[in-house]
Amino acid sequence: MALEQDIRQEKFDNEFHKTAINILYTSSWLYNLNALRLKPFGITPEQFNVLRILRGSHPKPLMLADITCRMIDKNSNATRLVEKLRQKDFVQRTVCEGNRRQVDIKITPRGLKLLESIDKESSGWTASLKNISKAEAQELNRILDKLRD
Amino acid sequence: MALEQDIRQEKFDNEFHKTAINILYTSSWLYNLNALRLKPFGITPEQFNVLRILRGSHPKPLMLADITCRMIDKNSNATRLVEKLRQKDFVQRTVCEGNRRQVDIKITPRGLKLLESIDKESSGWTASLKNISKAEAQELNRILDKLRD
DNA sequence: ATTCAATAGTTGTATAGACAATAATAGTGT
DNA sequence: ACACTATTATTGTCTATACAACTATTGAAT
Repeated sequence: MALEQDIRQEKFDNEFHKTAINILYTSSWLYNLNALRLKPFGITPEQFNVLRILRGSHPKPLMLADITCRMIDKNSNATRLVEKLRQKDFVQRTVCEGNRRQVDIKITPRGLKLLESIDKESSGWTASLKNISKAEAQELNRILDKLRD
Repeated sequence: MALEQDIRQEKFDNEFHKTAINILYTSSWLYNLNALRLKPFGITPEQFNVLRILRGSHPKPLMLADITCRMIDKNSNATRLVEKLRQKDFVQRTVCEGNRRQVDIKITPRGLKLLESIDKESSGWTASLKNISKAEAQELNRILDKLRD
């Protein structure tokens, strides 16, 4: 019912069509929640994602291609996202000595501190999803993975 | 398994965190498939969505606010999407006589013909989702709706 | 050594999302 | 009639996605 009301559409071509719309709509809903909670910290969901990726490999740096392949949206432009983060001093860029084509990117102490305070002061998405049970979350994950197979 | 490999991330904070990422990632995957199939027709998924909304109410026109509230992404800018469609002669804009603040938007015969040929010549998203059963699609829809409650 | 292909990243341009400011029109109350 | 408010749409600016063209560097083959 929710979806039909949210986009004022009573009928779909079939159950699969509805599923497609439902995923896109729910994704947009989730994204907006996330953007809202991150806004006080002066960071976008995409930038946050890059920072988390860099924290994941810290203290080892990553090159741009590494970041890209870990990103949720592969078509995004890591160069420009990283540049935004560098301007705010959340990451550091160094041309790699061993291979001067590649750029080593590391999260800075300031970047780590930012993530820490976001973890502490914000309940995160998890809170937004607690409306479903853990079993339902697992089922959702299973079906979504199967979908893309 | 799929998700962990696709974004090279072995661990998530918890099942709900994984669910959030999974929805965003699957949405991006779906969006790209849809963009790809629409590209030969010279139209984007967002423009396609607006056209379908207009066909839904045809021959009755809609005003911009009507389109916005039916759109998957409410933050999008209907004015500019409609203008793109008008330039291609897929929709028609007329200032409403009864209330000169609002603009009546109608799909043109050319717009209807475009949708028809897309329906005919393209298998649509439905095909991309047929990897799951109808029961699974229903379950997915149920959980997603509950999620956003 | 020179050429050629592969790798890594940057840049340009079009489209769209986020959000605030503004303009135009209509309706309401006095 | 006048001021005030609400409605409807447009515009500006920043961020991000989509995709192709381009630069620089490295590695491989002859």
